[in-house]
Amino acid sequence: MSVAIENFVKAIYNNDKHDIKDTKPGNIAKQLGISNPAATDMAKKLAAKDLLHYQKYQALQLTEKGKKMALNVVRKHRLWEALLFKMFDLSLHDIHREAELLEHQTSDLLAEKISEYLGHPKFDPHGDPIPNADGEITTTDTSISLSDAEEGKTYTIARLMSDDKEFFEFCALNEIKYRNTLSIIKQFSGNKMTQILIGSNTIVLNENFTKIIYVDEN
Amino acid sequence: MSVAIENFVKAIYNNDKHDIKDTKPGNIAKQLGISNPAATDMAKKLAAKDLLHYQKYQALQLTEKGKKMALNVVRKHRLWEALLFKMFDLSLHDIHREAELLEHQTSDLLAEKISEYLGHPKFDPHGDPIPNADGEITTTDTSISLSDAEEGKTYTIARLMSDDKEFFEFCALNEIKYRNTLSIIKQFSGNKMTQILIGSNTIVLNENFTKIIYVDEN
DNA sequence: TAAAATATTTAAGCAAGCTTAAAAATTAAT
DNA sequence: ATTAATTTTTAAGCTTGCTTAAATATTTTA
Repeated sequence: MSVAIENFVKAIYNNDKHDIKDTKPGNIAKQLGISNPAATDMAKKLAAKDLLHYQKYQALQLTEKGKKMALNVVRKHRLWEALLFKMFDLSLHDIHREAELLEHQTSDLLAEKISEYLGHPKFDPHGDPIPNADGEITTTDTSISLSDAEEGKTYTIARLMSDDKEFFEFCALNEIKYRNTLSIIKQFSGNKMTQILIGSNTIVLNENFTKIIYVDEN
Repeated sequence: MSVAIENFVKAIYNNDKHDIKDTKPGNIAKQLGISNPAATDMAKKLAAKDLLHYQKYQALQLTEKGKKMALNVVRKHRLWEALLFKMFDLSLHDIHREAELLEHQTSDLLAEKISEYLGHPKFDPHGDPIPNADGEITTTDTSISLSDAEEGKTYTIARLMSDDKEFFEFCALNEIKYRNTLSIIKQFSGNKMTQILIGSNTIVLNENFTKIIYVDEN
């Protein structure tokens, strides 16, 4: 299957995972940086290949086959992230960008070798779960978004759900890193802002960031 | 630049290196598994991009720019081979196949990181030289083909110039491996066949194989 | 609930990278 | 040195994955 197809099913899959319920062509198009008609066209093609269900004006839904393909690509992406992170001194954003390309050119055999080499890791450096070779995610995610965390409690960073360069630069400068610990000092005005203590620093984060940082209570 | 373009310039470059002087479109087409007209078309396009010189019915010649592009791709290919060979238990043929895909999706930055990690190796697992980041090959190749080796002398395997699966399977079964040592027992009838001693085994090779195994005198 | 705004779909078209069939040039062979 | 065989090129056409413009449906909002 082509890179375009793999990216299309992956985009639908990721949409689901981000609690974004809108998987209509237009939204997928926006994520992929293509036009709406291109997305509609592709949706029809993929429906014919039994990768998704398409009905005019309705949200797109992956079939089992489509979901499996998405998970296979996601697996390769996250394995590459884990490998590159371990081996090289590269920013999380750089690693993401490289993985975005390599994921489509990786045989199942090589993916398995990478997984083996890393000791079959369950999470990538963003805290995202790595599907196994059968496309199953065997871990359960109990993490909550920072915006829902409670004042006074201490948490461990579980996931950094982003691929934005500036976000990761900010993280790198502020010890915001998968598996680091932080405490909630204060939640401001309907949780639109959150004051945290991380390392020896106090930071006030706004919703843009608290919505994509996921944590587990200690 | 596209994968098709990178593969095209690489094919011309490799042709030269194999002492195959015929770089007319038809021969490149054969290597790439595309039709003659497709190769002619591409040659014209690349001439317009100043990657090669094209004159009707003449051999194709890379420009400096084209050569640089080819060497950049070759560098990435060979770095991937070196990395995969070091890290994973995969056959030389498998490694070649993976590198063939990954080479086109690798940033210069990542290539440099791989090179650094490996200690800036000068050769890949086939004994092929790895160009540096500027596209220069700083090693000199003194190796000769096994078919030109002399009876009674001892040699070290310097290059295995092939990407054929069966050849590498044969190599794996017979200790024919980059940097291993062998002696020439006998050259038969105009060097069409060569009898060697490698490890504790005596093997008679025919021209198909002796032409692609390169050795340095000990 | 009807008009306005927005999103989706249809339609037409383009570039890249291929194909096959036929014409033209080169190369090989007698 | 001609003829025959082979290659290269031209020409026409196909698929994939995109585009923009216009038509149609849906959603929002007043």
